Amino acid sequence: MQERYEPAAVERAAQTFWDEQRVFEARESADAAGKFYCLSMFPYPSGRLHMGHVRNYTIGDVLTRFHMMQGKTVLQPMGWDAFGLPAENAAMKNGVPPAKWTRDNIAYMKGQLKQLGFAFDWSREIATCDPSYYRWNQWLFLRMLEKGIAYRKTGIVNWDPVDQTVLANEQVIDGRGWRTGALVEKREIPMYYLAITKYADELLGDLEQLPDWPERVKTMQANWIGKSEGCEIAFPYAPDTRALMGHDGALKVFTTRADTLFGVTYMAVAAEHPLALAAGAKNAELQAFIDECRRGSTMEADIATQEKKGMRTGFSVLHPFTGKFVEVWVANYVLMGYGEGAVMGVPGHDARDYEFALKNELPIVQVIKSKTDAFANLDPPWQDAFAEYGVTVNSNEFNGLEFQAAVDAIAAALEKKGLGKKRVQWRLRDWGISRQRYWGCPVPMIHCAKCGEVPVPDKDLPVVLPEGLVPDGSGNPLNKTPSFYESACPKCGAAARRETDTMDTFVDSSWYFLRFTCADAQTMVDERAKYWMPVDQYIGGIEHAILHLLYSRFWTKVMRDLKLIEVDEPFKNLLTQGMVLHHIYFREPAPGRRDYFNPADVEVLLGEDNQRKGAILLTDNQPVEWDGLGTMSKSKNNGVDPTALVEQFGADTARMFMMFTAPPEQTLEWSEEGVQGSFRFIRRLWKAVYDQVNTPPPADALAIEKFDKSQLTAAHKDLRRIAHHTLEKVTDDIGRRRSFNTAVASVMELLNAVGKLTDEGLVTRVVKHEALEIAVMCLSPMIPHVTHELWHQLGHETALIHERWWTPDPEALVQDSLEISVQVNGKMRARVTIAAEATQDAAVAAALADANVQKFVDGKPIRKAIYVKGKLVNIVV
RNA sequence: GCCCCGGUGGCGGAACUGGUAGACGCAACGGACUUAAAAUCCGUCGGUCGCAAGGCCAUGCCGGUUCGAUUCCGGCCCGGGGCACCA
Repeated sequence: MQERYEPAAVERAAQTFWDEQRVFEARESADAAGKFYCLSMFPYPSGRLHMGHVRNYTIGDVLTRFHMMQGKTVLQPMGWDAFGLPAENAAMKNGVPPAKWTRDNIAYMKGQLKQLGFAFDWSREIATCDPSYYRWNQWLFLRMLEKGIAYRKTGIVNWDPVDQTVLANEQVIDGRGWRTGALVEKREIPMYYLAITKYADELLGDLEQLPDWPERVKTMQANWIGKSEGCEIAFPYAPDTRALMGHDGALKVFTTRADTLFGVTYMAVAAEHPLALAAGAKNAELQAFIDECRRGSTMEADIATQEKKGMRTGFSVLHPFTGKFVEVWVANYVLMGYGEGAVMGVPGHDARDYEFALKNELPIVQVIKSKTDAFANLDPPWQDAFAEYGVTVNSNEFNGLEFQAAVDAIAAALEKKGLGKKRVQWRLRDWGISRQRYWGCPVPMIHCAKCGEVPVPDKDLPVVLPEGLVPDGSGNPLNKTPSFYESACPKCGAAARRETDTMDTFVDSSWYFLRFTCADAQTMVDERAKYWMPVDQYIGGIEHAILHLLYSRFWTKVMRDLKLIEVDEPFKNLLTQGMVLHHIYFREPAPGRRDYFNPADVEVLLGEDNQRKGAILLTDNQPVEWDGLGTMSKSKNNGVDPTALVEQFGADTARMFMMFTAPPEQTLEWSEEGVQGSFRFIRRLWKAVYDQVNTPPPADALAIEKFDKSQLTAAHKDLRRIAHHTLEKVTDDIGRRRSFNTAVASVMELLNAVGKLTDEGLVTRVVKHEALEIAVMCLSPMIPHVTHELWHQLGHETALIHERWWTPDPEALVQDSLEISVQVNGKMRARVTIAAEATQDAAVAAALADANVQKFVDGKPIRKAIYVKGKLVNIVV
């Protein structure tokens, strides 16, 4: 064995072995110890791997290798989320077609993944931009159309009036188009939608079937779906409104607070509401306000933070009970997409309505009083709305009722009048999948002047996206490509126009995990999906906690209802990994302009107290500003290239750093010193094995079964106990807790313990050998290359990846006595050693025998003594 | 604005079900080895008082529950993720 650890050679040899033996090609098999489908979110092929990918895929790889060694058949596939906006942006910048840019990136990034030694089954690789994949997007879309799940309606998009193009939210900066700087407008266009709301109830209810999902993700999903039980209430048009609208209608609202109905002092509708539009047509000033509301972005965050503005329409509706006139306003905080696009304004009992009423000098009426009288009287000037539940007042026949009783009574009375009823409102909206973009999956529809919208027949699938086009920023190039859009109506044969919108890329990623189970199937999926599904472990960024996961769950349920698969939920266990952060350094050469410097080129200056004092740029020794920690990004120039890292330290060091530095769910701060520390540790491990096998007697003559346990000294027993305890802990940390950082830490402790046993007796060498084998095995999921080599060096013929994971020797774990802590009145006062089997009385007696404990008991009577077995005694005096 | 999460030494973190706060690592400091440097090895390392034994303070802030709170509850401050066309 060579004394020096050289990662490049070790990693090449291990990777060659895995490749040649096809170790990671998954085989469906009935006789294994079960199956394990381990999936990491597939990457967008942006050009190069970033550290977030390395972290994500290392976590998946650790679990994959661990479960393989448990004797399961394991599937860990990899592919490419290959459609999307960045390819079009790159095309505009470089003049290269998105297809070429994307495929080049895939080739490069695949090389990077291989370099990191991930146990992927590359025989199942898929790219969503391949027609063999996306044809099934189209096929399933047609099935959804048949079932009424896919349908067409208008939706609002960001419109750049200069480039004459639809903008993504990302392309809207401060309400202006990113390229033109023009004020963005909202525009209504026809789009295809998927009726995810039909599954709202099930998507919410089935969260309970997911005990192995993080609670926070389930909470976020539940809030996103947003089930509200409330009332629909109709406010009949007053005569003027009736004349305006031309019929005897009513303004409908949805509210969860029907108990506050008598506190309504105004109504507010969205700018896109029919009543607003009709009123605006007769009033130039109002029309100008509506136009203003329709400028700006469509993003909810922008809408919610903008100044709340409103204007009178001049029209009124009638209160369903009192018949009083209520003025209708147009307000920019009312969303057309939620509920009815209209709300009743109750300033006394809603914070937002309160703010609006103050600003517009609208009356505020109290109709709820606090049960505890804390807010009994809301005489003006009020400090705030009283938004809590209470008892109705000033509500005619409904006075004196608590929340639920008031809602029940009011809803019943409304229903009798035909002016409302109880109903459930979901926050969740149907999923608009149409994108006015080129680099995506074509929507398989044809528009015929005579027959209307006609689905492309199954036999004509896939509708293939022409790959040579280069977008120029002014709309979808498919609209300028007659060979694509010129078509014939499948029904009547007349000339017709093919749909040029493509699908949201979330469609592609909503079922890729199913295709991985049978990547070469001639149908969308085949029976292999039944073998592998559900995914046993899904790993990805917390930023996907809502949309991607919700869409995938929805898509899975649709496919289940089409009898294509059998599972209700796609992902059994979910791990949401944190982001990778690094320091941000910049200079501001001119106001508003910032030049960012890579942390690798910056030196941090420490003060005498070891605190960071400042930083300088190494090239000119001049100070740079520190902007804290942020996610690694191109724009902040704080990324670290995985390939450079692997070349310098090896893949194992990169993986080790990722696993040891932070728990997987938390953010991870990059640290050059931390990387070096990881490298140092691997080198120490290498050296320990080297010393073991290069000191006579030769290591391969030692077999753990042969040694005589009666020869073990206390020190030997201690090391064996530590070794087997480490094995037990690592098994639990990886298998159950997914706490990789503590697993690594415990192996470090084991290695420290091995180093402390310095005598060269035969028994010591045998015990150390076993301890090193355990250390190597425990680390192998994290640092597979070096452990592959060290396992052989420790005398094993079988490759480590083919070894069955060991179970701890119960005999080694036995402990005769243990140290417990002693508290007096909850304060730590001493530590005493007791027999492992000691009773409470014995433990308390041992505690009281301690001098320091006596000092604090000080002769006072003992009121109570608490013994927590094997841990502590608390004496209460 | 709304939803979710987090805050522990100089730093990353540990403490798993309410039971020894600071495992493990990084940085720093002291020492050994070396012509020297690097590497390696040994030691110290939350604050404070004390010669020591040991005491007191300390897990963002304020309050509560408990024999006992980093952990549970209420209120606040700060940081991060998501908000439907970035993926």
